[in-house]
Amino acid sequence: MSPNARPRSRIQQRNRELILDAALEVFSTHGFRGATLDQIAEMAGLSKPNLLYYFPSKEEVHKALLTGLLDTWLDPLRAMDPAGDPRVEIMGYVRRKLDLARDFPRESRLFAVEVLQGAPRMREAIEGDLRRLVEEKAVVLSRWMDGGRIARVDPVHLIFSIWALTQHYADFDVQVRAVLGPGHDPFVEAGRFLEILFARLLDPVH
Amino acid sequence: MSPNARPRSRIQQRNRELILDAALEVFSTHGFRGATLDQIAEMAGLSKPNLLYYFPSKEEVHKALLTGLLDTWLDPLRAMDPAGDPRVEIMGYVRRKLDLARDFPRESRLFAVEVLQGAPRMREAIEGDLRRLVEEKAVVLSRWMDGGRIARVDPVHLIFSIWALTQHYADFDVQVRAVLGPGHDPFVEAGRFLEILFARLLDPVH
DNA sequence: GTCTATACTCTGATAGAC
DNA sequence: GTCTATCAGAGTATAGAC
Repeated sequence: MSPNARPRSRIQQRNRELILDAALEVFSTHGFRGATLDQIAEMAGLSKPNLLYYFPSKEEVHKALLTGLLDTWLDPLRAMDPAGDPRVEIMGYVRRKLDLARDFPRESRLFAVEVLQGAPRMREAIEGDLRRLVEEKAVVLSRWMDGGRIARVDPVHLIFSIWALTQHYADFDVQVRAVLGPGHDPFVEAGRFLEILFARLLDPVH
Repeated sequence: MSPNARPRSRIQQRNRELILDAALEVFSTHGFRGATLDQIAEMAGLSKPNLLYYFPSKEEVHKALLTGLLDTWLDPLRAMDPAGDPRVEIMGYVRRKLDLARDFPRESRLFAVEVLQGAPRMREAIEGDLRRLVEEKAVVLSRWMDGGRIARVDPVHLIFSIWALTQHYADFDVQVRAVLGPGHDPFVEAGRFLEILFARLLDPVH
């Protein structure tokens, strides 16, 4: 039975997970071309031919990682409820995105590396699903602004700012920690800071 | 005469520049390991051995690019004047950083890729110069806050937020443009948005 | 200073024994 | 399913002619 067909044995399931976990580590730090199967195989505790028994090529391992990544990444935005309280919904989105950056930094970096390199393997998804979702949510934000429930500001750039500020703590983790020094929890401090930032930015008084 | 010793002939100077320009392009999109000398040489219009006549190794080409990069990157922060008007100084810093992201996106990405990969070739500089400068400017910001001239907020995370928001437009350029669609100038819009964001965040009324 | 030729290593992928 | 052995190609770097 091919390892790509379901159902898989327990050992196959386990090995696939080991490989994808190792691949996530390597691809997210070295990019596609900089990653090597040797490194992935060693980290997964398998031989290189064995790795290639589970995935037919390097490309396929990478593709398996990217599949679903964008969905995971967009779920927090999707969850923003048009019927909810604007500031609660937006702060909830910021919170969920920051938690994602804290709990899945490798996924965050994988995404960042991919986009940084011009998104050769994600362009479609970015120009399709991502763009549509942002447009949809921008309409929601605009309506909230029209109703005077939050301050007026460019809704798309508001979303960009949430992405930028939360990703920064995952992607530039090394720099953040180097500057803060020991005895700091970057994500706790970021949570407090971003709460203040977006509260002031969106205060309807403006 | 070694090509690394000054003075260099006009042709040497020109070739070094061609190489560094090509290398910037390649290293900034593929990272150190993903970049190849073949690609750099071809883009520079030189043969590979000729490239290696000017730089003894791939490592040295990369090092030549990183040298000075951090300085360029920190200059806008350095220029923030403790004796100036707080909001003018901070907005000036945001402006300069955004201009840098717009005019030197490859340098921005090179820096981002390096940090993303754990800063293996910049750790020292980040833990040294970068950290010291941030600490120094954080004191300046704190003093402004103590004097009630800008609203109180964590000064170090304020600096992080400026980095995150300005870099985002360079590093995630592909994504930003894909979402905005044609007919938008990301950097013009970002300038307007960030002006509002930081004005509200730092409004002393808070 | 620049090229051709080449040494040597690494990398992705396959063959075939077990 | 996993391993050893191995291949072809790409990669960094050097030697030496001109």
